[in-house]
Amino acid sequence: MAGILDVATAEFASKGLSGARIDEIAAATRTSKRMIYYYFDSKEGLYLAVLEEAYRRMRSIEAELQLGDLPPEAALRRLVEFTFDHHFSNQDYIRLVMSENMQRGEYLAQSKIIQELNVTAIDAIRQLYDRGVAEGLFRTGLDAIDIHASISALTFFNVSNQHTFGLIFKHDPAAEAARALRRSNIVEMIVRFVKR
Amino acid sequence: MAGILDVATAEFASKGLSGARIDEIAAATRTSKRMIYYYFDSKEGLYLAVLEEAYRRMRSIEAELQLGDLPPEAALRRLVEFTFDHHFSNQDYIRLVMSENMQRGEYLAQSKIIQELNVTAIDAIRQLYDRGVAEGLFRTGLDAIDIHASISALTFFNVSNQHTFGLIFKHDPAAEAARALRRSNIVEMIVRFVKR
DNA sequence: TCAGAAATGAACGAACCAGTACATTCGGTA
DNA sequence: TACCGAATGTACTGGTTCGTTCATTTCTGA
Repeated sequence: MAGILDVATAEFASKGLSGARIDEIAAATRTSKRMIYYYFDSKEGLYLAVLEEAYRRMRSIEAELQLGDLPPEAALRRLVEFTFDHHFSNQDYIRLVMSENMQRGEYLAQSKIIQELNVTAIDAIRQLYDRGVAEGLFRTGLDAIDIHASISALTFFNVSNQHTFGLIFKHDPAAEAARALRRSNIVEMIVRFVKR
Repeated sequence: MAGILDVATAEFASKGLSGARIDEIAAATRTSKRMIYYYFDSKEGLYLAVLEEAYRRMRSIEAELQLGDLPPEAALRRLVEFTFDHHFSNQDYIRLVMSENMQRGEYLAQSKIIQELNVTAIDAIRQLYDRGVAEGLFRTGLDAIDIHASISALTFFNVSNQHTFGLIFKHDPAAEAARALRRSNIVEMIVRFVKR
């Protein structure tokens, strides 16, 4: 059953909800289509399970960051770098989120998980930001949600729009260098926005 | 035939390539499915035509900006504001680009139009940036492509990920205010990144 | 050991959907 | 008018795809 979820994750991430084929998922599993319906009832049910699992995984990884141990600016840099790297190495997750936005979020609306995830991420930023303000390093009046939105936007887009943006980063050294540059520019942009 | 393209644009933007239904497009047109195949050969042909038309429209609107008439910082602000507003009021275009990224850009790869569009946008930024550097306002060593990437990312994401980000901006006054704030923060972020 | 529940396999059905066959009409041109 | 290609309508087809049916096996706990 975990096997089904893994295969389905890859399939839905690759082709979206309407593009995915239950028969193909079944064929790639050690079990049969019958089992998919036995456990998940419907294509939508499977899609929702995949989505929730992806979010759950994301949250648990994100929780590993120990930002409280670092001074504010270093913590902010670490958060952005982590997010950039994480999005890059979890493109299935990115594509699932893209797909869900194409569905106008109707499936995620059925579960409470996203809100929780966003709240967690935003709380981490808020604490870090408040510390920075208290130390006189960061300017006042900023909103943690807004900072989170900017970090997400810059790092997410880098993966999500790679094809239409001509940024197809293969794994050759040149592309690797370009990505490293983009990464440090994004960090710089966020830090400059927050510092006074 | 222009009618077919309009209807198809809405349908593909709404449901993506695999989610769209030729029969539904035909039903919403004054003509018939037979005509769609007569003019566009296949579902993919129609999708490609829709995509190219959307990009063409985008480029022609973008060309209207007369950034050369403004001092560098004002020009940069205007460019970002324009992009933000344009993306917000052309959500079909955003969704088509999202859809195309889900297809890994395989259809846009067949036409030269995107590259041209990106080149145009990047040239505008380069000119503006060079002027700013010459005047001692902007710091040196930045890449126009990178600035373009940041502007696109921040403005695109705001629309593309509205559903999973909980930023569903209905047209009530509160959401309107939040959007205005987000807009000015994005402008601020770009400007701070570029200025010395 | 045995009853009932959980899990599974193979094949099928019914709807759906891209694309087509065939027949017909329209519009311009010689 | 006679002709020809462009344009159009209707009905169909062949393949696909979600979901189900029915029969069977495997597990679990008393």
